[in-house]
Amino acid sequence: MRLQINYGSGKPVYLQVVDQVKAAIASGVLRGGDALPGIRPLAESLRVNRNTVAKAYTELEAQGVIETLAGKGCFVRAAASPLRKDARVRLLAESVDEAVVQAHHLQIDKSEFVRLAEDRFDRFADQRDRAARG
Amino acid sequence: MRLQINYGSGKPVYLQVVDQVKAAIASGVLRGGDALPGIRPLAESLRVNRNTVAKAYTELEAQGVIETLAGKGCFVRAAASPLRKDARVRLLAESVDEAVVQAHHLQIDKSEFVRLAEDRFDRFADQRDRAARG
Amino acid sequence: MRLQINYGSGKPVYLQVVDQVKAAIASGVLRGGDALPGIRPLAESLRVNRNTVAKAYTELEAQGVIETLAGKGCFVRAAASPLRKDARVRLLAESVDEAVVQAHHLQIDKSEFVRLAEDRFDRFADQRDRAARG
Amino acid sequence: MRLQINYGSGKPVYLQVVDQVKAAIASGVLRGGDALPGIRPLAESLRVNRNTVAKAYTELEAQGVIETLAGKGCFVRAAASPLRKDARVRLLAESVDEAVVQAHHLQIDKSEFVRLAEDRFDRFADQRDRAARG
DNA sequence: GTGGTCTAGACCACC
DNA sequence: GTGGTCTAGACCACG
Repeated sequence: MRLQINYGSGKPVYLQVVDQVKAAIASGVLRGGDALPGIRPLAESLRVNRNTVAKAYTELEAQGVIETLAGKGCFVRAAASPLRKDARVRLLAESVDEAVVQAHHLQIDKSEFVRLAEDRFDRFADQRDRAARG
Repeated sequence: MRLQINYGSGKPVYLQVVDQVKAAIASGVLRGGDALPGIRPLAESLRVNRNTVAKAYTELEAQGVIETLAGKGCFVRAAASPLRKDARVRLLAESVDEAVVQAHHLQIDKSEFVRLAEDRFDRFADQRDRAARG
Repeated sequence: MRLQINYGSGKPVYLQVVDQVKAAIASGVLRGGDALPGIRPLAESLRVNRNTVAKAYTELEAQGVIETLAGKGCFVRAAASPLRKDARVRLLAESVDEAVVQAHHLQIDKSEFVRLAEDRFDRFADQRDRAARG
Repeated sequence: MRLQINYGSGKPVYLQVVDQVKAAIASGVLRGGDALPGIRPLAESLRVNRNTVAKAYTELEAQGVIETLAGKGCFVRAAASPLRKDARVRLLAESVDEAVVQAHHLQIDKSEFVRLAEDRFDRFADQRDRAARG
């Protein structure tokens, strides 16, 4: 897993780690049961403080994405959101709405927007497939 | 335009204003050339400090969404991103990717994801149409 | 309100602040609606970092003892535990058990233990009365 | 003696062992001169690391609750605090004060507080009696 | 001015 | 070795 921190983007470093770990899971680089990089080694490679990585992992655990065993390490949970389907769709709709608003401001029409949604979804799915076979 | 501030959401008030103005434009409630509410009246109706609204408008101007005419007020710019199409698509792809990652963590499959993308886009488009005719 | 920090007691500073604020409320030095000392002034007088006091106040708010209004200050809540009576008694029993265990190790018999319980309760109640009249 | 470790309570495991041993003595399960379980068997039955149990015993010895005879094992000391009575009462008063403060925040009045103090003391005394006769 | 967040260093608990 | 906590400095959001 290759994380890339963008200092000076305004986005907190720990949130960048959170999002990239979630993206790594969505793209199959990390799968259920896999161990995440240790806090100290990762902090060293990213050139940030140990606590910054620890905060990211704490947030990921709070979101139910990983589970941590003190003294053992942190592991990707075999995903299973405890929410009901309609609640999950509602959450996703908020995320999609943000993209829709941006599409309008970037003057992208519906056909192109939907095509982009399909393309990007496929891109992640393909990576997962490749990782599963690899 | 009806803005709704959610205290206790963690999200800064001025950013809530920014996002809701952008959403209002995307949904046709505000169109190119329209005047935004004055800073003082809006601050009063939202029960927030004038500085907070001023900061939101400053941010919107920095993003090229509105323009301020000293002594006249703030107006929605006749949208026209100065970026080339491929750059605009690339920006939107980042936003779509976030939704795709969340879809995976919320266990939403491709067909449902694409359907949601269409639905939400239509929802905004319909509102624009209605506003244009209204 | 006079807070006294005991460095080198092993007990975290922020917890000492939490307990002393709660004791101040129990003894009537602080009453419902009263404003707590501001974070920065208190930190200065205790010679600790601002964040240490902030953490104590955060914990007090989590316990429902105070409520904080950003930009305004922190205030003592008009106490009202949301728990049912039996739950409250159970919580208190744990605290009492600790005292009972220590009583045995300090070779204090029942009559003296109960007398101490009455005396210390009266002591706090008297202080509350004096503060209410004062 | 039956110890129960509560992972996820935030309280360090070794301190849970310390407190439960002291409670076992207060409740008569362990009496002066009794041998404590060996470090290795206890660690195995609790499923914790031997170092953790060793640390708990070291702490108990530092508090004067038990004594270690190299090669023989650990034994409960025939309790006899070396402190003068007023010093012992002062120590206990601190513990009682904590309970009093909590009683106020839990809205428990004096009569109930004193009743609880008697009840919990009796509970431990009864257990001691039963253990002595058993 | 208020409280809140992010990053960090030092230290602790546990395996 | 692992993760977790406490304290701290600098900066941000808000009134």
